[in-house]
Amino acid sequence: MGWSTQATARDVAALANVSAQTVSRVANGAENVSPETRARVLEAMAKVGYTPNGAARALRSGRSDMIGIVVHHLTRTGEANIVQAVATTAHDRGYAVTLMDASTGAASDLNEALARIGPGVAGVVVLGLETSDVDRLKAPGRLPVVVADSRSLAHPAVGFDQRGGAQQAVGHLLGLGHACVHMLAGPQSSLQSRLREHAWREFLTAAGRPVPPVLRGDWSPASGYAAGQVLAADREVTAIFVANDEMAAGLMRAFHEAGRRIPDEVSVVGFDDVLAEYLWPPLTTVRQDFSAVGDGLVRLLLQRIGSPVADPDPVSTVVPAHLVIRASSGPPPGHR
Amino acid sequence: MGWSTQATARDVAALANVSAQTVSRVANGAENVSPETRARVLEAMAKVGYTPNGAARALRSGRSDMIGIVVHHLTRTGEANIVQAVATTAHDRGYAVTLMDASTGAASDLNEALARIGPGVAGVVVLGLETSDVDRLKAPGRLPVVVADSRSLAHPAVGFDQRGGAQQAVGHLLGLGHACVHMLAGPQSSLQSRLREHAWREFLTAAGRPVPPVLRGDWSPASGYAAGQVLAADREVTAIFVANDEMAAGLMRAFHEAGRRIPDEVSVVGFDDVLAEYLWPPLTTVRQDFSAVGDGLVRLLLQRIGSPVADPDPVSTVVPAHLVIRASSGPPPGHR
DNA sequence: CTGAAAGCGCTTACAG
DNA sequence: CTGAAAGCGCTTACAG
Repeated sequence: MGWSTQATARDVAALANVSAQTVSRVANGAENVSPETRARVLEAMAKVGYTPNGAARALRSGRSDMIGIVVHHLTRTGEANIVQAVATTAHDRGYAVTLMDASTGAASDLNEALARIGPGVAGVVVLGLETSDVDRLKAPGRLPVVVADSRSLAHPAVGFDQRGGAQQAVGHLLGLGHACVHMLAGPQSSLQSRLREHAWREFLTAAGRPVPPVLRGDWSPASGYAAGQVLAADREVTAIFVANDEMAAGLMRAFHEAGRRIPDEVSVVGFDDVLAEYLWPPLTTVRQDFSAVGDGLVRLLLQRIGSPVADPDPVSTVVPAHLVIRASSGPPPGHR
Repeated sequence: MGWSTQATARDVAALANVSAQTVSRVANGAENVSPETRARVLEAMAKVGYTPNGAARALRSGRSDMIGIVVHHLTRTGEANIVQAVATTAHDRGYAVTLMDASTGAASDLNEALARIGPGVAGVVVLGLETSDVDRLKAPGRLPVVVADSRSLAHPAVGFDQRGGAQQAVGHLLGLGHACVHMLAGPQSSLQSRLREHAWREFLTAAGRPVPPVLRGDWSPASGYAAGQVLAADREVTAIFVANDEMAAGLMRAFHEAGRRIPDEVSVVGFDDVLAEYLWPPLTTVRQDFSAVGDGLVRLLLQRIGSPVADPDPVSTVVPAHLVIRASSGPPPGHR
């Protein structure tokens, strides 16, 4: 019964009067076992509480039922959501999940994490690749790797439709009657931020509107607060698209302190929907379906594990984003 | 060089002109190897990029360099923080971390997760045990288990000083001059909530203050909003201690909508410090040091793994909480 | 300080 | 449909 005396395939074999590899066949769901034998083996397994020894299986077969996941900022709600979804989907398909954290999002740290986690796993999901050096990501040998929310030439990816999300945000604000939409972007090193900014610029230009100079933060509420102080002083500003919810929180705080009312005087739209419903006023924002990304990552990875030959044309998937309208956006002052 | 042709101890042995188990000794840091031999082996290891095969090692030695972590709500910031800290501390000590999620926080689901993760890991950290049935938690065999933030007779735990945190919150509000402090607690099934509530009641009683009827939510902002509508209608209320930040966010929203000003008319103090700095006004709250808990859990677990004999007197550790004062609390109206 | 032998529990060919 | 033999890459006694 004790932990130290786990039942082995031989024990089951002896009890069921078969050989060890018939036990193995049953454990692995092989076809070529007679129904009676199978039943007898299953019964014996249940009786002794048999669980195949994963180490032995991995050693002999060279296969692993473990996938690795490299994270950087598990603390960020988005990343935590993806990890949760990855774990759930992986477990449903019989895979265990090993977590490895990289100290920073830089390619060198992610590569170190990959090297540490690589041996023993069947493949790896990489999250938190914020920097633009996606293509400096190098997996040891032919270890299958998929990355979250980044474009990569070397590895398939599952990401959000940044462009569509930004278009919806800007379109919503223009539709409310705002003549112009300002933007608070994230750091230039972030691909996500650049994609959102590009879509914003593109959309305004296509609509024949002026494109005001962009402000930049570092994703933190403090940087949003600083930008908010600048924007609150400018009476021309009536609508702001902020590249994430955290900066939007800081920005709105600056507006509250300056006595400028949201949405009566200024409309604000965020991105992510991780904080938005808690803020005051509740923030209109672009929601990302994190669990769809986690799920897609596992599917993609397992497909790659199935055929470990390098795919000449890596599959990439895009998960749609959609706008959630709350109370922080409305028509401009004096409109209608 | 490829993944499929990982170098083995034999390759290293051949290159360094030693036997395989000398390689093993060097890989495991054994003392009884001459400096010259060690240097030669290390060089050979580096040359071929040797990484010991974990499966083989685990199979032969019966030991595992993997610890499991059972989570329930990775999405909650607190849990994500603890997981991150567990992973970091574990990796620093040479352990890999395997993640298993339980669908709910109920003991039965956690036990199922334990059974799945048990084989192959050296020990398990259990998080998210919110329900009161801690002692229905059953690990297979003699698998070492430690639990986060719960009292348990069966397993050692690392938790927060709920009592001290609640005392600081209530003491802060009384110290500002409030005659009474209302409370919005979490669900009764939560041990954490009960501890916070008990400390609040105890503190008010000791201070000779009236103890108003407690309100209860389910940790969600929606439940905080509902409670906030009730409390905002009561002009007697000048100070509220809320059992977590999310409910405090909802509660403050209800006060904003009712036109009651924070902190001028009503002071609010939360618990957790996961959301507080983003809220408006920035929330005074009790901060929990999640990474200290994660770190403590790993230390405790490794200690247990070292001596797997059941400890008759399980160690329990308490991590102090401290109040972070922000803008949501101040003196009562008409006080100074 | 170093090595030859055995075996952890499985699965993979190979026979029948 | 079933089984006897061999071996995955290590580490654990045991010798020297």
